[in-house]
Amino acid sequence: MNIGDVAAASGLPAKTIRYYEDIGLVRPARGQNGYRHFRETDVHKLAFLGRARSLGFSIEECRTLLSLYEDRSRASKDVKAIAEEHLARVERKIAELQGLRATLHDLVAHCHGDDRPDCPILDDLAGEGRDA
Amino acid sequence: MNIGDVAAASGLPAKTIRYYEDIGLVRPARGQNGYRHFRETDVHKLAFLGRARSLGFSIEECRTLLSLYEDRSRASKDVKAIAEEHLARVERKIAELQGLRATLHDLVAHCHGDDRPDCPILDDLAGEGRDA
DNA sequence: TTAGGGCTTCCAGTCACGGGAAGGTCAAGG
DNA sequence: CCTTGACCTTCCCGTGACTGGAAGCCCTAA
Repeated sequence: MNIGDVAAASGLPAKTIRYYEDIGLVRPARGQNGYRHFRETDVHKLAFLGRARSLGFSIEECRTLLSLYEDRSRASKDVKAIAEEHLARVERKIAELQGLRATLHDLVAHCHGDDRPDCPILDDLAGEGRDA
Repeated sequence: MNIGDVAAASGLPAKTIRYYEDIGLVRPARGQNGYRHFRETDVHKLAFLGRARSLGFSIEECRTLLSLYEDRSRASKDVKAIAEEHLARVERKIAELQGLRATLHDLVAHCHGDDRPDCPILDDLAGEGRDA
């Protein structure tokens, strides 16, 4: 399979697949014309990477997950540890964004949003009524 | 005030302040020795930017907010529109992350996490039992 | 033979800075 | 007067994970 076919099959853009080769995540063979030639295992790997990336794992985590995936003697706890760490990161991010949401919601709620210049949002950003 | 004092006063790193000058968010005066010289209004602006950035507004949004802040004839609805757009973005991101969290939570819950190689997390990433 | 699509590499840009080098400046102490 | 050390300056590279685009080769069909 050429890169275009693999892109269609895996859902990853050809650019991304080339990038993954650059950083050593996949090592497709090369034809005599210089074209990359992908086998089933390559396509499988790329689908794995696409799924892992869509779950928010970093490239380096994906690299580790892939190596664990290919290691028949791996321990599942090693995989679980990575997933738990990522889960914790996602939860921290959610909490952070929920704090932002609350603040933004308050600001928006208190701004009348008409043609007059008086604006509690700008007042807050300028530090008025908060700590200054 | 020199940049170090402003950094201490505003909470922004000196590097960030220089960057903000580079992209035209602040225009401090210069002393004869080439040092930046910040006035009260500059410090005020930087504090405004720091607060806006901490709320997750992009640099370009900050630029717009700052210009609205300095425009005595602004309409508060223009500010509110920016804040609402940002709020919507934050909410979309939260929803996305909550989806991720649910999936990751399930994966982690189903993995026994011991020394054996059998791992539902890797099985999922490889597409087994999901759609392949 | 030509037209088109697909493939290749390489370079630049994204966003909002941070790290670090090389060198000028300033205030205090000896 | 000189040195020391903290501060300031500019400049360039690196971050993460790609994306866009240019220049040019390859392959197939009409």
